[in-house]
Amino acid sequence: MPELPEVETIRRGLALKVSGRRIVRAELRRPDLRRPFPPLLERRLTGARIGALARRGKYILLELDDDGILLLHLGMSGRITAGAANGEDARHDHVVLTLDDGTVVRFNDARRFGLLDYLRRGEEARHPLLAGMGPEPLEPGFDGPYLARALDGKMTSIKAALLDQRIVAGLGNIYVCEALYRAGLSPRRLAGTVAGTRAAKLAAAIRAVLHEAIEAGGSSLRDYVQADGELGYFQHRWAVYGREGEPCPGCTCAEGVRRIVQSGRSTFFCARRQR
DNA sequence: AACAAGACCTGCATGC
DNA sequence: TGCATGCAGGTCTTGT
Repeated sequence: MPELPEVETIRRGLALKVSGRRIVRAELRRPDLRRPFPPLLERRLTGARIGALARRGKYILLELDDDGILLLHLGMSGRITAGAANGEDARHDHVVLTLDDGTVVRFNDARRFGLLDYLRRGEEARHPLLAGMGPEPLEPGFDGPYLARALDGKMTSIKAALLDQRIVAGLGNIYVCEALYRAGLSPRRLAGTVAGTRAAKLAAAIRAVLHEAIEAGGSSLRDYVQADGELGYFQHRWAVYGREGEPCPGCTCAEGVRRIVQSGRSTFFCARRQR
């Protein structure tokens, strides 16, 4: 899935096509994704006018004119397309919205790790999926001192800590690997030892890699396209992710990028440049 | 309480 | 060709 840059890219692309439009038809083609759809979702969506689109971490919040909010998460393989047919296997088009200008919005998710929920405006802070989520890394306030405080005393690895959405919202496996590489920190380092200058450097690296990825339209993976079907291209700029055995940029060590498994997930790093 | 491991799903690449 | 295995952007639940 899409991590923060991909979700942000989708949010922007989708907003251009759906903001201000009315939903004339809502089809739920199965009863659930990762969890059951909320009750009456089909009825709540039908006839609603779509307002602004917001993002919190990896969630998209689609505001509706009846004071409702449609909450979307893409899981690992979720795609949202608006307009032409998405070229995907229609078996996995689980939710299809038709808008008043004829635009068709499809939520396609082969693995079904995604989710949809419905909440009332003002409930965001109390919603179980959103409450407790850490700060937005691109907002003011996400800096070295915050990160050092959040990591203080943590006995898990810095890799695992950064994947924890309560510490910082929106990072996933790719951008955690890339940020740790840029900050020169080993993914195996104890989270609690990241403080002071190290924390400041890490916070800056997280912000920089996310900014650059958003600029590039995200990273295109097997299951990801932007709302208009275009491909992002940040994957060409990955320094370590998916590059096992290759030299990292500007590094002369013979070993190259290593892959290890941490809490069941691949971590890519350079043992020489990351300590 | 904090942490690690397992579970949830499908599709694809690889190797025999 | 067919089959088994391992791997994939996430996070929720279970067990220690």
